[in-house]
Amino acid sequence: MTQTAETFSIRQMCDAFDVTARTLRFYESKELLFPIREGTSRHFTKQDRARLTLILRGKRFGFSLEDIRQLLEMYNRDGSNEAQLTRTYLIAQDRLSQMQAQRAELDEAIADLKTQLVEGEKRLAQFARSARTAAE
Amino acid sequence: MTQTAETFSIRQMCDAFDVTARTLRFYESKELLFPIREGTSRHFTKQDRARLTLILRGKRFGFSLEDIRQLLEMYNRDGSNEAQLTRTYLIAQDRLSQMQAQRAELDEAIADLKTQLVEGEKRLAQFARSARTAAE
DNA sequence: CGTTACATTTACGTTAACGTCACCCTATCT
DNA sequence: AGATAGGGTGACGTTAACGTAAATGTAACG
Repeated sequence: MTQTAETFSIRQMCDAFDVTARTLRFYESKELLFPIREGTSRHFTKQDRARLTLILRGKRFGFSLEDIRQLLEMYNRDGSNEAQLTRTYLIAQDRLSQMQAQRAELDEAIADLKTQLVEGEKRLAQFARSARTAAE
Repeated sequence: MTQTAETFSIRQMCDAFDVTARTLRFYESKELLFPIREGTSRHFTKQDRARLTLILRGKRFGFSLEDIRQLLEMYNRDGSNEAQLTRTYLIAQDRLSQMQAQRAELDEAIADLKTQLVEGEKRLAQFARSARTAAE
C-alpha cells in the first residue's frame, strides 16, 4: 500500500497544482502542509490539497506564507483553546476586511486599466489612419 | 526655488505615501519614477505621484516591480513607436484578464472566509454556553 | 543484478525588494 | 563658526521563497 485513493504522491501533487517538489517540501518545513510520512515518503491527504489551494490563492493576493500559515490555523480543528480560537477569529476578521478593501481597489484598478486600453486603441487607430493616408 | 507647489520633496513623498526615502530612490533606480534632478536633490512631479499610486496598488495585488514597470510604460507618452505601443497594449490586455480572474477568485475567497467566520462564531458561542453551564 | 525512475535529506545559491551604515555635501539657524 | 537638518551616493546586509546540486535510498523493470 504505497498510496490509497485518498492520498496523493508528491508527483501527483506537482502535476495537479503545478508546483515543484521543492515547493511542497518547503511548505511542509514551514508547517503549511502536513503530509503523512509513511517510512520515507510523503502522502498528501485531501486536507493538504485543500490547504494548498488556499496557499496558492493567498499568494496570488500578495499574502506572505507566514500570513497564510496563520490563516490556515483557523481552518484547523485547533480550537481546543478558547483564547486561541478568539485570536485566530480576530485575525480572520481582519483579513476579511483587508480582502474587501482589496476588492474595492481591484475594481478601481480594473476600471483604470480599461480606460487606458481605450486610450491605447485610439492611438493605434491613429497609426492606422496615418498608414492609409500615406498609401494614397 | 527649491520646490514649486507642483513638486514634492522626498520627505513630502515619504509622508504622503508612507514609504521610505530608500524605497523612492530604489524605484528611481529601477526606472519606475523619474523625479526632476535639480542639482543634487529630487523633485517629484504630479506624474511621479500618479505612478507611485499605481506602483503601490500593483504591489498589493502581488505584481512584481518589473511587471509594474512594463505596465507604467503604457501610461507614458511613449507611444512614439507603433510596434512598442502594440506590445504594451497587448501586455495591458493580458494584465486586465489577469485582474478580472483575480477578482473572481477574490470573491470566492471572501465567500470562503465568511463561511469560516460563521463556523468560528458557532464554536465561540459553544464556549459561551459551556461557561454558563459551569456557572449553574 | 544492473539501471531506470522517483523519492529523500542536507546544504549552499539566487532573486527581489528593500534596510542599514558610513561618509559627504550644503543650507540655515543661533 | 559650529551645530543641526535634510539630501545624496555607494556598498554591504537581510529576508522570503524557493532553485539547484550532491549524495543516498528503494522499488520495480528487463
